[in-house]
Amino acid sequence: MSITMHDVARLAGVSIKTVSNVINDYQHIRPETRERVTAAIEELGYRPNLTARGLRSGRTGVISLIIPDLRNAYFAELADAVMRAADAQGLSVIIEQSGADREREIGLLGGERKQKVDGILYSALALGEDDAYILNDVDTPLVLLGERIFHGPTDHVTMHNTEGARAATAHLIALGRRRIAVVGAHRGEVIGSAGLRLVGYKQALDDAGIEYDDRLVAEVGGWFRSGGAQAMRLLLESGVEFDGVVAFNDSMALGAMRVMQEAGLRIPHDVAVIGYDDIDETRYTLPTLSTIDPGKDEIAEVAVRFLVERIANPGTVIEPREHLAAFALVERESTAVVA
Amino acid sequence: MSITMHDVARLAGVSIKTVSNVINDYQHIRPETRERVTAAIEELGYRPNLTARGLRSGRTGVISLIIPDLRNAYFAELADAVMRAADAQGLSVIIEQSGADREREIGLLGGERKQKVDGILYSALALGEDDAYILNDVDTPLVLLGERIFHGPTDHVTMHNTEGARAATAHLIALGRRRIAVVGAHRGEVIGSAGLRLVGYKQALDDAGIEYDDRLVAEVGGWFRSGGAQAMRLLLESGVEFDGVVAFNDSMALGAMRVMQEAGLRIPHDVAVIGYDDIDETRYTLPTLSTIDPGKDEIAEVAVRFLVERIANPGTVIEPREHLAAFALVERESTAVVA
DNA sequence: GCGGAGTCCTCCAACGTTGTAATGTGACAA
DNA sequence: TTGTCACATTACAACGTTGGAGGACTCCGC
Repeated sequence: MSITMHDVARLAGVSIKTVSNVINDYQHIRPETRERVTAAIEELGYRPNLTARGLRSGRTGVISLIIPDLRNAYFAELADAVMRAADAQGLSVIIEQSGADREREIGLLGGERKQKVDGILYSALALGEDDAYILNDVDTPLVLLGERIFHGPTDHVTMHNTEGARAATAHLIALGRRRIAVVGAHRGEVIGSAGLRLVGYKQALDDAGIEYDDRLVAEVGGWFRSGGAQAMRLLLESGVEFDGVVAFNDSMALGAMRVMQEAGLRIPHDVAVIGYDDIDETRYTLPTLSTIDPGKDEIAEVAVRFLVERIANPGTVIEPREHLAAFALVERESTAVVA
Repeated sequence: MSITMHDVARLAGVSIKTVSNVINDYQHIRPETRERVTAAIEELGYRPNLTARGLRSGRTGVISLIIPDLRNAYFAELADAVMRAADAQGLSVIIEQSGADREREIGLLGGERKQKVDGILYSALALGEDDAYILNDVDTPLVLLGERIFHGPTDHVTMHNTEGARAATAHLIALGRRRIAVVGAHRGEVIGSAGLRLVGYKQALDDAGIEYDDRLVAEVGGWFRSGGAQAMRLLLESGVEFDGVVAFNDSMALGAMRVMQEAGLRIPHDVAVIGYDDIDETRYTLPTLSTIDPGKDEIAEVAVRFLVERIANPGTVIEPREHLAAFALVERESTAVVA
């Protein structure tokens, strides 16, 4: 079948363990022996069997990334960033989609699948604070992403939701806009991206002495383009006036922009628009979309690093850590200054 | 540590092999024994160790999907479809990004990574026909996707590129358009999406008795939004007249649309536009984009099926198969009939 | 009550690797 | 000469599972 250590050992005239030692850079090996072994490895084209190594060591070299949906640009880009970060650590990534379904999100933590994996990056969308206890039952190292659960029992890497939304809103205010609509609220939600970002929006209004007007705040179920479009339709029908829009993600911003354009509104002339996430697409729409870059690369890099640390030190108890990535305001055409 | 078959065996008062037999649905087990074992499994919360099983059986239950870039919507959606299809077969998917870099595309076939995986779905973008021999050296079951290599030594699942482009072009002609520009050509390319789709374009012109005009055909390097935008800028600058655009993928179509709109052209009134791929986004742009649905789900489903068959029958020689997914014309606003 | 044909279950040996402990080999000091 | 020590290598047993061979038991017909 395939070449094993035994074959290499036989060819090099040493024991199988010596081959293992050479491969694992054991200190005490005569240079000559080492050379003979590496030559044999070369000649036979030997590759260590990762499954066997995994069985022996209990590691697989694979981590899983659980996300709601890869078709969502934000998560596709996050996955991309995670894969690059994992690659740098010599890890492979299995992606699992939960479809933002609570049952499935919980199920993915328990299933057999978990066995294939040294650790989990867990980006839940349907889970709530009350579900935090579930994370206790997971024996696999786990790093939580997103903003559904705070101060849970695991490491947590997320973004400056409130501050980002505040900066976005402040940016519109600085342009002179006073009637700023929100697309993507979840009324009553305290945490979660929607809750946190709404707080930031209110803070920015407060800072500028602008009164909060509930009629300007549009709820959206799923944060897709269609939701943004639908919310904007309702806003327009309601007759409430506005000259700025803060959308809680870019997809909704784009959906809303489409509806406004259909209705004959000019962006940014009549309405300035800003999104959140800095997905690639925002660079190419008409107009290009101003947005908040939440620091995806940093999130991925730190999350993988946390996970690797936990994987490398199985026994050790590490206090749950929290990391908030730096964000940045990205100014594009949709919030350009108009004459 | 964790619970093994030994624990279950001890609790159920049977041998470890009997536990294995129960789990693997071996025929001859007394119902009573089976019950005792399953009860023990239940009680202990036993899960088979997949690594050990993998070592014994030589299977890992993981396949890898090699694609250029997850940030590209087409590949993200393809990955999504593949993961669903794999899930249905109880397989996990490791995604590897090649960045459309030839070296890396080749390297990914050789690396240690391959060991973690029962089979490979291989969507190359930089490889050429001359590289087909590389596929011979791969001992892992492999199914090729895309259109860089035809009649290679492996199964191949792809789409009706030529027919799709022909239908797209014919659709514009049916609308009365006669000066139809192309965005995304690669001059001199015979196969590859660009080459095949250009053939379809020409066929449709031929069918309608329209003469091919080289000035209408815009080359694009990478098939991104920016490329489509750039190509359209050049087309407009060149002064050549056109009333229709066939873009060889949706991203380029959107980039081109953006430039046309900036230039004051109305879509579909002045120029009708059709893309290729049916990425989700096309449903939400302004105007919504007509396109060719290449049958991503079918591609994913068939590719996984082919791969699973090869994995299940290691010794057997199966003649390389070719599968072309059915495509569909999706009519949206960008090719609506105008008064 | 014995042979034979099931049926049910167990024992042993793998799969390919690595950790542990032990063994072998010189060199050098006592 | 012997003991000690550092280095270099090896034997063996795991990791948790499954395939194969075979053993024990039951049931049947004669």
